[in-house]
Amino acid sequence: MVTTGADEDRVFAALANGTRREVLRLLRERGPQPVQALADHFAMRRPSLSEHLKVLREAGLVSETRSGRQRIYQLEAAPLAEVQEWLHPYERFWRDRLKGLGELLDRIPDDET
Amino acid sequence: MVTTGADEDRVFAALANGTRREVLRLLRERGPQPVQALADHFAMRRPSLSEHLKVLREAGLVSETRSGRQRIYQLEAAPLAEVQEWLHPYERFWRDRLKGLGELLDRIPDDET
DNA sequence: TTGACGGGTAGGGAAAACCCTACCTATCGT
DNA sequence: ACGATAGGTAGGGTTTTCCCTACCCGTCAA
Repeated sequence: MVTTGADEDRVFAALANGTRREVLRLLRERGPQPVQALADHFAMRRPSLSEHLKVLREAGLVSETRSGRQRIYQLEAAPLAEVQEWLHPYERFWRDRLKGLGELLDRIPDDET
Repeated sequence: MVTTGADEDRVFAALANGTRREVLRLLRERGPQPVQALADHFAMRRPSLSEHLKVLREAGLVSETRSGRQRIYQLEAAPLAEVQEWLHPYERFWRDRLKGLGELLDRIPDDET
């Protein structure tokens, strides 16, 4: 199994918010960081960011490691791989978009699950 | 330009709903369809589905063509290509996950935009 | 032309999302 | 032991989402 509906839903819902996507970008570009370092990049109070981190955690997109009184957050990209898999069956609809081939395919229903 | 922030936001927001993802799947598997054919697959009144179609339209994920009194909805996958591009910089975080290489990369911040 | 059919819009209610200010717990330094 | 620091949780307000019923307009068939 690739993704249960509920997991898939949590991941897409987590990605629906710009702040949370920005958190993922920061973790990707700068590596694991404590909460305060992340919070410094947003015009938002720390508790609000804390809840965004909770959403990301519950979607499996970040993990936390305790180090003293700090919580180091780290990117967990596995759920994004599932998003990519979700995208796969759509790929041919934006590739082969030349010479009307795309429109042709659109008009011939396929039969994958 | 690949995606303005607002467009990106609309696409991710559109994908955050399971009904809307299901609509995309139906259009992909069965080709363009009128509203009623789509509505038959959901336990929801047609006006509600109509609003989901509006969200998808405003995200550029579907287009409508009028044919008599029917509106034929069609998948428009281009915005999904932008989602795939958004995913690209994360790929190395779920590939090369062998022998601790992933953890190493996580700890060495990179410097792409 | 008069229904009937396809489908969008209006208005409203319940729930969820998102932000805030307090507050609480745990760890560190002195 | 005590204050300061890191960060999560509680409670609340505002906005958005998602569903509903009612209603409207355009097209087709009799």
